[in-house]
Amino acid sequence: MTLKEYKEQDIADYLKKYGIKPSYQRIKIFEYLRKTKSHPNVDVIFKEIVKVIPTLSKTTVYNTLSSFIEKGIVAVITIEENETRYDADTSMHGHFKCKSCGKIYDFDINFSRDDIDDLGGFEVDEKHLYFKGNCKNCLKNK
Amino acid sequence: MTLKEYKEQDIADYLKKYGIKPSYQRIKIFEYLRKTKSHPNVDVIFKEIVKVIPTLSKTTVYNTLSSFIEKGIVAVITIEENETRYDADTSMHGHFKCKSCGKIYDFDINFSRDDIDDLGGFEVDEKHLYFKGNCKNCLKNK
DNA sequence: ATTTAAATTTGTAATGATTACAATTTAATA
DNA sequence: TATTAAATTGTAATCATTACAAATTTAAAT
Repeated sequence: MTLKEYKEQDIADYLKKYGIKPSYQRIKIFEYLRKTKSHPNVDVIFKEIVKVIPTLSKTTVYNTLSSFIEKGIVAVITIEENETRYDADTSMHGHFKCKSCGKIYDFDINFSRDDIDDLGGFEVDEKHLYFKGNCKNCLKNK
Repeated sequence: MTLKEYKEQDIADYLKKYGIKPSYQRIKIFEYLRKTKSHPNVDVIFKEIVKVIPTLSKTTVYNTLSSFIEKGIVAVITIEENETRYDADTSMHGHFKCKSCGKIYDFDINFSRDDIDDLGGFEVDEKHLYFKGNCKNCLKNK
């Protein structure tokens, strides 16, 4: 058994654990989301996976992402209008989008403060935080 | 001079201050954004203002909002994909979107903590925070 | 006041991401 | 192997946004 197959088996098990039948397409899409850190959009995901699965349809990418989101193993990033991106890291973290190069960075946050948590009788399921500005690299190149 | 005209004059002055020529359309759109607290989308804004300006075009609403955003007197709210909303309150505050009724609430936040502010050489221009869940009203009605 | 130029508004068409849906293919079960 | 269900695919429809040119309004100049 090769190392590659071994990793795919891990992903298959992970998908099963969350009630998703691990088809080849689903494994490949999730694998890509896990290893990439660029928070890709549907088009980027499609263009990448279609190299491996030439018959892949963009509808499958949409369907697959929908089920991932529904099961809670992928998070949607909506920073810019008309630019939906996806993130396989569902742990609590913030996003920084560089207005110059467009890159999205992750950063750690801590939402433990009571004055943010206490919304007086509201039930909070998701917390999203994102900043916009200019990244280190772009500032350097000016 | 009526009270209504007086308020419109205030808005006209405000727009001028930010380098926007205060046309009737622009005044009405900004006035509506200022008084409403529901963070409306383009369609809602259009449907409301067209009652007063029957010749209004949706393109004008888009153009006007773009210039408001460019000048920094209106903020874009992108919580849901394909649901861009607008807010004339550009002061720092968070948004809570109820998954049940869809309503967006404002809440106060304080971003003074160093561990959130310090992104190590990154220049932060905008900070956005939003939560999702179920609001007080919807929880009560269950 | 009239003319000219610039800015704004308007309407229609184009774009592009997402969704709907039916047909095809694949996988699971008997 | 035959049957059924699930997943994938491709095409068409939808819907928000943008592009763009024509019409209108406003401002400036004469």
